[in-house]
Amino acid sequence: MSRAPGSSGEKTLKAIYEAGIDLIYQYGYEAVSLRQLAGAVGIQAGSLYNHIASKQDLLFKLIHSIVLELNEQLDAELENIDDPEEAMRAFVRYHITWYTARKQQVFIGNMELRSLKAENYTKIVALRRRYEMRLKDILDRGIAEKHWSMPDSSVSARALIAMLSGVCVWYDPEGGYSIEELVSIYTEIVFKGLGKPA
Amino acid sequence: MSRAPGSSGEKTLKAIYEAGIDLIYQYGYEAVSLRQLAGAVGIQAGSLYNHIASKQDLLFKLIHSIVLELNEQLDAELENIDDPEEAMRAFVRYHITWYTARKQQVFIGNMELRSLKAENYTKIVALRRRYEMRLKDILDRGIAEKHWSMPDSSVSARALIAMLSGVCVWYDPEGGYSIEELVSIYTEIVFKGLGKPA
Amino acid sequence: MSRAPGSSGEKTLKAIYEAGIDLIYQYGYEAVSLRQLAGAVGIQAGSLYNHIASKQDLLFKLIHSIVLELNEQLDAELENIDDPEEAMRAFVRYHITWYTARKQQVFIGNMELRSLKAENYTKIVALRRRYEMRLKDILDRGIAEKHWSMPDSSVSARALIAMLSGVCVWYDPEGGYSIEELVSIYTEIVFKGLGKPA
Amino acid sequence: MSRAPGSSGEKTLKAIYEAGIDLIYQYGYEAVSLRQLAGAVGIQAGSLYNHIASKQDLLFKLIHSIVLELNEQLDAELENIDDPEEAMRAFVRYHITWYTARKQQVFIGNMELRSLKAENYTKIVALRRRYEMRLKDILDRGIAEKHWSMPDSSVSARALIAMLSGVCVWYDPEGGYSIEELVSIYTEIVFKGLGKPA
DNA sequence: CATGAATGAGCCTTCATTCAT
DNA sequence: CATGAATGAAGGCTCATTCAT
Repeated sequence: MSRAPGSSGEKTLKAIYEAGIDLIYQYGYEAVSLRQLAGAVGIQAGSLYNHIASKQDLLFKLIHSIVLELNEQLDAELENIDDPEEAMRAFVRYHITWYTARKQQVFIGNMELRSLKAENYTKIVALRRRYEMRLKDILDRGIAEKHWSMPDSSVSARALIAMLSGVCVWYDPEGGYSIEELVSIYTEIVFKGLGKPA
Repeated sequence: MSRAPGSSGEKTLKAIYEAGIDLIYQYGYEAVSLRQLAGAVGIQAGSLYNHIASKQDLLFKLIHSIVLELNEQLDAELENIDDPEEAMRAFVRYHITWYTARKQQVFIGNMELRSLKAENYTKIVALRRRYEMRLKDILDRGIAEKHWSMPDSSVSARALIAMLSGVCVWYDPEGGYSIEELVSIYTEIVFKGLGKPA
Repeated sequence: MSRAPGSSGEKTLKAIYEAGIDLIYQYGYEAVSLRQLAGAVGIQAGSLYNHIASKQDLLFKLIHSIVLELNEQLDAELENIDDPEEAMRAFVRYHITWYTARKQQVFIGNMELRSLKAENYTKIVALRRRYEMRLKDILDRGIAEKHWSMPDSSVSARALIAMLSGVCVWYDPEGGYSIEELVSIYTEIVFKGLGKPA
Repeated sequence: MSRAPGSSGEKTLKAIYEAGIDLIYQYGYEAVSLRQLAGAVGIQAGSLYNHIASKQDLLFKLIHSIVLELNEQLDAELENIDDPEEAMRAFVRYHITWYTARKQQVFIGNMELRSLKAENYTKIVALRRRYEMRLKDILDRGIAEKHWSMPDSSVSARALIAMLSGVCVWYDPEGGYSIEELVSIYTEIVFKGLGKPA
C-alpha cells in the first residue's frame, strides 16, 4: 500500500520550518548550516532538498509565511471595527500580543531581511508596507473623526510600530509583566501621544 | 612583500574599523569575509592579522567602542544638568541625534550582538544596561520631583529607548524631516506620555 | 557533483589510509597536506571529511591500527608457545619480519608520535608498553627457567627491541640479506647476549 | 663607540640555535614556526633573518654542527687507541654518553633528516656514513686481531649503532640507571655478541 | 640590528548542493 | 524519500619571507 498522500513529507517539511525558525533565531541565517538544520530534524543534509529548493528558498518561505500571517490575522482582527479608537486599541493589543507570542518569528522577519536576495526582499518589503498602511489608515481616520493630534500620520505610524515592536526585544514571560499589563501600559502611552488620554 | 611606503599601523587599523562597519552594516558579520574586508582596506586578508586577533575580535572591538562612546558622550551631555525635565530633553535629543548620525553603528550594535561569543556578549550587555540606567534615573527623578506619571520606570525606560531607537530604522536624511523636527516630534510624544505636555 | 559511479565508502577509506601511510612516511605528517592526500586518493580535499574527522584523527587512526595489529599478531604468534627459548625465537622472527615488511608503518608509528595530541598520544603509548611487556615476560621466564643472564629484564627488553628495530631502518630487500638471514643473525646475537649461544 | 665585533649578534645567533633545538626536538621542524622561535629568543620573526638565511638553512646548520661534532669528538676519543677491544669499549662509552647527553640533538639529527632538502640531505648522510665507518674499522680489526665472530662487519656496525642508539630513546636521568651502569650493561651485551664475554 | 607591517601562498576545514543508490 | 559520498568554492587563519623605517 502506498503512503497516504502528503502525510510523511508534510510532517518533515513542518519539522524543517520549525527547526529552521529555532536555529535562525538563535544563530542567524548565515551562521546556521544545512547540516545543523538537518541534524535538528533528524535527517541528512542532502535529504533537505526533497523538501526545499535551497537555503535561500527556505528563508524566503519562512519570512513570507510570517509576514503573510501577520497581515491576515490583523485583517481578521480589524474586520468589523469601524471606530478608529477601538481599531487603535485592537491594533496595539494585536501587535503586542503577536510580537511577544512570536518573538522568534518577529526577530527573523526583521533581522534576516538583508539575507534575502533582491527579488525575495522586494516581495517581503511590500507585505510589510501593507501592514504599516493599516495603522496609517487608523491614524488618518482618528485624526479626521476624533481630532487626534499627530504631526504626520506616516511618520507616526512607523514610530508607533517601532515603539510597540520594541517590547518583544526585552519581553520576558517570567519577567513580572503580563501581556495584558503591557497592552495597558502601551495603550496608555499611545493615547497620551494622540492627545487623548485613555 | 614589504610594507607599502607611507602605510602605518594606526592608519590601517582605522581603515579596517571603517570598512568593517560599512561592510558589516551592509551584509552582516557572518556574511562578510575577511578577504572582502581586506580588499576594501586595500591589503591582503592575512595582513589583517597584524591589527586584529580574529574576526570575532574585530566585531567585539567594533561594538565595544560604539557602546562605550555612546555612554561617554551621554555622560558628558548630562553632566551639569540637574533638572529632570531638562535632562529628559537632553536625553531625547542626544539619543535621536546619535542614533540617526550613527545609523550603521547603531544597527551593528543591536543586530550583531548574537554573533558575539558568550564572553564578549556579557561585556557589551553590561554597557548597554548602564545606558538604560541613565534614562531610568531621569525618569525616577522626574517622577519624584515633577510628578511625572509612569507605570514603571524600568519598563518605561526600555519602552522609550525602543521608541526613540526606532527612528534610526527608517530615518532618511533626504526624507523630509530634519533631525530638529524629529527631536521636536519625539520630545512632544515623550512628554505627553509623561503627562506633561511639552 | 554527486558520487562517482562505483565509488564506495569503504573503498575510499582504505585508499585514504594507504595513501596516508605512503605520504606520511615519505614527507612526514606535518609536511603532508590534505590536498596532497586527497589528490593521491583521487578526490577533493573536502571529501576526505566524509571519512575522517580531522587530519589529527587520521594520524591517530593510522597509528592506532598499526600498533593494535602489531600486538594482536604477536599474541597469535606466541599463543601456544610455553618454552621461553622458543618464545624468544618466535619474538625475534616476528619482530624482524613485521618491522621489515611494514617499514613504512613502523616508521610512522615511531616518528609521528609527537604529532599526536596529548590525549591520543597516551592511548598509543599504552599499547606500545603492552608490546614491551610481552618481551619482558619472555625474558623473565627465561631467566627463571633457563638461567639466562640478564642485567635487568626491563632495560634488556627495551634494548633488545631497540636493537631489533634498528634493522628496519637500514634493511633493503635488494641489499644482499634475506629476512631469514637477518633473523638468523639477530637470533644468534640475542642468544649470545643471553649467555646461551644459539 | 661601536659595538665590540661579533658580541651581540653572536649571542643572538647562539640563542637562536638553542631555542631551535629545543623547539624542533619538542614539536618537529615542520611544526615549529619562525614566530614561535623568534618568541623564544625574544625578538620579532623578521629579525631572525639578520642571523639565518632561511628556516631550511637553520635546520641544516643545526644538524650539520651536530653530526660534525659527533665525528670530531669520536676522532679525539679514539686517537691514541690501537687495541680493537679498548677501541670498542671507548666507542660504546662514547656513543652512549654522547647520545644520552645530547638526547635532543640526536633526535633531531635522526628524525629531521627528511625535512632537509636534497642537497643538504646528501651532505649530512655523508657525515653519518663516516661515523659508521669508524665502528666498522674497529670491528674488522677485532675480527682480524682478536678473532671476534661477526656475521658481517657492515651489518653488525649498523646493528650495534642501532642498538646503542636505542638507549637514548628511553633513557631517563632520574630513571634508576646511571650512565656508567648503562655503559657497563651495553658493553657486556656487545662483547657477548662478539663472542668475547667482557 | 630590530621592528612592524606587508605579501602571497597555502593550510585545514566547512559549506551548499548534487545525485547514484 | 532518505542516504552517503562527492564536488568546488570559499572561509578564517598561519606561514616564511621581505623591507622601509
